[in-house]
Amino acid sequence: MATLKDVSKASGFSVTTVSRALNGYDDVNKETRDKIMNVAKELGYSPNILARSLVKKQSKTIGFLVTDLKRESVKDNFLFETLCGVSDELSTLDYEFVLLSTTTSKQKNKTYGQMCAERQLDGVVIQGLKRDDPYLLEAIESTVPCVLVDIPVEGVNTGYVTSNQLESAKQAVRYLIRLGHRHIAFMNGAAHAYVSTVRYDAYRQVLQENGIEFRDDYVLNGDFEELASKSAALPFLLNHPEVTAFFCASDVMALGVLQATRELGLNVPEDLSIIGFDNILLSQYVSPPLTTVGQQPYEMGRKAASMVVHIVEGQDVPHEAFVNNELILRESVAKNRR
Amino acid sequence: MATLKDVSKASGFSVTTVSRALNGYDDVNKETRDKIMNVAKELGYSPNILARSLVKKQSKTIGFLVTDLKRESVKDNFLFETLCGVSDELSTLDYEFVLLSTTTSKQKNKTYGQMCAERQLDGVVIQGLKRDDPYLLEAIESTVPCVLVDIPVEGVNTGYVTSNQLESAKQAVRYLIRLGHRHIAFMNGAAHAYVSTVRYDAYRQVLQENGIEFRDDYVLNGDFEELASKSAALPFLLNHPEVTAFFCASDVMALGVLQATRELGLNVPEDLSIIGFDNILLSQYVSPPLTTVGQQPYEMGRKAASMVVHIVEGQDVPHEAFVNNELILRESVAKNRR
DNA sequence: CTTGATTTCCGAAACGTTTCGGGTATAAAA
DNA sequence: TTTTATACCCGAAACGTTTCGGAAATCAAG
Repeated sequence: MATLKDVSKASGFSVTTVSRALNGYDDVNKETRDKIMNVAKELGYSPNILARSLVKKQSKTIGFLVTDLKRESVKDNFLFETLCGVSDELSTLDYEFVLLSTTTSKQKNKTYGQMCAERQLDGVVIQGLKRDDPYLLEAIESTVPCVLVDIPVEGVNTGYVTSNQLESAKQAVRYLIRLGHRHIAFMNGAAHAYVSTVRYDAYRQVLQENGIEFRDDYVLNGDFEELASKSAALPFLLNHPEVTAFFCASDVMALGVLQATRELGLNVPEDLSIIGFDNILLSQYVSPPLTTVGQQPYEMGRKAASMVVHIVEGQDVPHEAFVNNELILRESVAKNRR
Repeated sequence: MATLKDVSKASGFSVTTVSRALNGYDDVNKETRDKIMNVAKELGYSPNILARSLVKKQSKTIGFLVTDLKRESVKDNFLFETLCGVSDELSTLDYEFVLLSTTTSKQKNKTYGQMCAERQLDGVVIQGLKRDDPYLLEAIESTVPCVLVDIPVEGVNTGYVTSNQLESAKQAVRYLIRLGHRHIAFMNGAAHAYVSTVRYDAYRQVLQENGIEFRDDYVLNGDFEELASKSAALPFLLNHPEVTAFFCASDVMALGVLQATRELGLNVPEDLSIIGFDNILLSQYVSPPLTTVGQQPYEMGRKAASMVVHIVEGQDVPHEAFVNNELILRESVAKNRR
């Protein structure tokens, strides 16, 4: 591959001048610039990004950090969508994009700081770390800018993009109540996930504001998994024929509840209304199509990417961004007839 | 961040020795190696990959090249799954992974070769390029190793991984015939896609081997899109009440056909049997669940990644790999009752 | 005591850039 | 004419590694 030196020799100008010409500095004659440009094109020169990054001490690449990107992640189009958003935005901003997938075992070998330092990452966007993940703490302390999606922690070098989680969750529960449901169960996800706690809060608050007694035994744990959710819902539905609606902290868990109803011979939405969260691809194809509150991961990815490069480039931008969720009405919810 | 020089100063040994110690060369005393190791750990040293790559002229990173990774790709879990496979395998092989998403407009600015040279990519795995994509030709000519998924082109530096496309497609059509279907339509994808041509071939061959006349007007074009497929199927089904089965070159197109049947008030599989291709996530959740031939993109990704690093490292490995497709029987196909 | 081998270390060059601090003309101003 | 400004160019150092070639010290053998 042609290097600067090659272009220098072939054009008769010094390496310095060639570099400056190619980079658009204005202290080089129009004529010689053209000459150099031509030679460069002829030789098929393209700059070695590694060398450049080395001296400039910035790589123009952003890392996208996810945990446990493996076979199972495949169901998770949320992850994929934000990835697409990040990639898209970054490519328009002319930044590179490397995918960093960590596992707990890997974290022992390499700290977050090392990971960034090794590749000279300019910034990173982080998605799906647990709240107590050591990498998360490191990331927040670190001097390399990062923005978190769905984890609201702000700092000098840290921003986040999230959605109106609480409001949209409340909206969902209110919707159920407006349709006459009084006995509403809640399928919670992993307790240490941020989104879990706010959806839980939304559930409790709306119950309270409507004068409905909160019952501890109405909240189950589905661990964000279809199977776990189903297993939890099965005995619950048997023991609690009075509940007419289920608010689930994620669509996959809603799917689990749906399966449970099938096994019990219950009809959705006649016997049980179900609301999910996420608007995953499946939710509109399942039968009945799932009423759910939809996130916009692609948008979040884009905003996160955009924010992180703005921070990197020292621009004074807000370190938080929101994208709106919205309740998507489909067919898994009906009026309470009892 | 601590550099080699820092460790050198702190430990009292030369940069050379420190480098050799840390890299496990055997011409350094056990004692001094330990000392150096300790100092390095204390200082939190980690090597600058950029600098290393620069001098070693290899970056230990593999590119994953896809076209048009954007909002719409989101439905495409095939892409995502191979991505997961690639990422997974690469991380166990201790290689980096950068995502390269190209668009036709971008290709004008930068050739494939430049793209590789800039980042000093050691190799690339390519997915989803059209057969006539200029990048594809460049890639094959290029000296940087690449392996293609689902595009069988072999070369010195080029390998591919594909599945038993033809056989599995044939199997699907044979299955329909065995169930008594004689009027079988074929929903084709984009004509220039490799997979399209082989599925088309499979269709024709099996028809012939069973003495069924091939009819030109029985093959439609759905362009691998749900909507296009639906629009094509709608008038076709009206005009051809005699066809009892549809073989679709992809699941998304099968979904399109399915929608068309709904609109026409036809029942699947009683009035029309449908077979798809890909086993996308949706196919098992749709109603009725789709009979389809399943690919294993995750496996393909892994094998592709593995092959490319083997080629990069000069090992003498086969430049082709297969992963098996299999016909997945679900509920969108029934015996022909007419 | 010499010679030769072995062990352990290091200086310096190289990778391909960018950039700092000039330098040399030529033109404009005094 | 001399000074000052301007336009254009370049040498050399730096970024953080690896590696080539050799040097010094130690040890075994002759």
